[in-house]
Amino acid sequence: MELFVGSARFRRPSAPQARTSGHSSPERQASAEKLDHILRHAARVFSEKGYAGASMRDISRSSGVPLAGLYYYCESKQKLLYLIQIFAFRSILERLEQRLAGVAEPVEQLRVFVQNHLEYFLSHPVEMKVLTHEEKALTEPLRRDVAEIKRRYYSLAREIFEELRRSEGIRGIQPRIAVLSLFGMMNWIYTWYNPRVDPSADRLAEIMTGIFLVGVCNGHGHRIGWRESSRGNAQAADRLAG
Amino acid sequence: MELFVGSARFRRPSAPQARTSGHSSPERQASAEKLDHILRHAARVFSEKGYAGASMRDISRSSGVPLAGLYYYCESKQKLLYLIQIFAFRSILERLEQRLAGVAEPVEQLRVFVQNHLEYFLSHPVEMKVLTHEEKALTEPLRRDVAEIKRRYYSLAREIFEELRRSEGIRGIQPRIAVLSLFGMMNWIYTWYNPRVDPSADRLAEIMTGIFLVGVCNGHGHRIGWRESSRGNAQAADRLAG
DNA sequence: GTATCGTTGGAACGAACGTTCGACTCAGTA
DNA sequence: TACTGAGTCGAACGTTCGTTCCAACGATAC
Repeated sequence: MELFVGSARFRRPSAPQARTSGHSSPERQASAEKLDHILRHAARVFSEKGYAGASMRDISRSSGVPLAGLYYYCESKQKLLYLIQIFAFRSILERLEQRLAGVAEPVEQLRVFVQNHLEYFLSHPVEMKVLTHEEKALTEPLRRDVAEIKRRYYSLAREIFEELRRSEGIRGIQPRIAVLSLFGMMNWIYTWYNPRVDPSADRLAEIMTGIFLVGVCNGHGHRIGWRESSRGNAQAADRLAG
Repeated sequence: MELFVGSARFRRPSAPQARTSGHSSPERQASAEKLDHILRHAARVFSEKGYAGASMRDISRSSGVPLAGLYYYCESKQKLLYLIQIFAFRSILERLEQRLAGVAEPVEQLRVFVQNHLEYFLSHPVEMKVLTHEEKALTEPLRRDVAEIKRRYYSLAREIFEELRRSEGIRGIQPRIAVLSLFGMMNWIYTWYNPRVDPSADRLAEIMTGIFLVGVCNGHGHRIGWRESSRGNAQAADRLAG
């Protein structure tokens, strides 16, 4: 988790980063790393007990940071949840925009979207569970911020699908339903995924992209079919099961 | 909600149903209806605030039953959640078994399964949200019971799919992943469904069955295709687009 | 040495939690 | 008439909650 980039912006005014003169960089970094440490443990506790069921004392125990220390680095329990959600979402969006940069074809864009989502989902299961499971736990001032990012993320997926719809001549299925069904497949994973039994993120992304593309497009349009691999690497070809 | 059939079995030993002699039927029924009343409101409160975030006082306020009264009809907060989940699951399974009785064809069985699931889901949104969102909230003695029913429900879906797989000659997709993806599509609905904007349960069931069947089968097997209309009636035959 | 700083430990705050208690009503029985 | 027991409910139980406060700490700066 590389949360601490920019995290100082979110701390209370009285927190250490307010000190702008004198020694700065090493302390600032140590301080930011400690907030990261707290957020990591908080995310784990929230994911295990739920936001309401988790206490600040639980987070204190889990992280080793004393109760008063938690409030020194983050002003409230709400803000902890807020930071976890905001940083996770930003991280996903940032990676996604990078990966999407050179991709023009809608079908490929969708693959990249699913790939990115699942890769983040499975490599940060704790944060993602908090993100998807604790949607309503924030109260209004903070909630709006997270909802705004989420809306942007959904819009991006929907735009990709609309483009795909045009280019493939798909008809008869509402984009809203199609995209939300796709999100359902992906976001439900946290309830069942078992790394010892289930396919890797890459493979899972291929499978779900396949189900979605064929399911949504083949009913009323071209045959898109299955293809394997995505990332442009060398072994791409031999993963083709046919 | 028709919960109170058999609900007496779940009450504490000292509860009113222990009285077996003298006057019986009207009081018993009134008592059971009151438990139903409480469960209905409890389900709503749990679905709005989450199990951990909801207090017995919230449920008392919502239902109009005084705090101590709640404990007269149900021994604990845990048991409230337990009863809500158990009754909802039983209800779904019961209807499903009825509807599945006369259906032999795997494709049609899958349609019935999805239809049944979504119909219950959308007509009992509160209970279903509690069922899907509060999976981990129960502690061990009660949790096992609910998990057992859930396992049976999942197994049923999986058996239908395995049968479908054989009859349609589908290969290359793991049944576990396929079925859990389908559950993802369906169970995610509670996060976005808006009855003023979105299709009815019937229509939604058709759409999702379509995405799933085409997506999972057409990649590696026969073409099944889309179809319109639903409920098990005379037009059943022409629904098979084949 | 001393003043200053970020940080800690621990006690404490009022509020809210799940649950229990006991006094009460009131219809049915003997 | 006296008694019984299901049903009701306000008040309180002990605990835990999020949060605050503050005296003390070790390190750095003058």
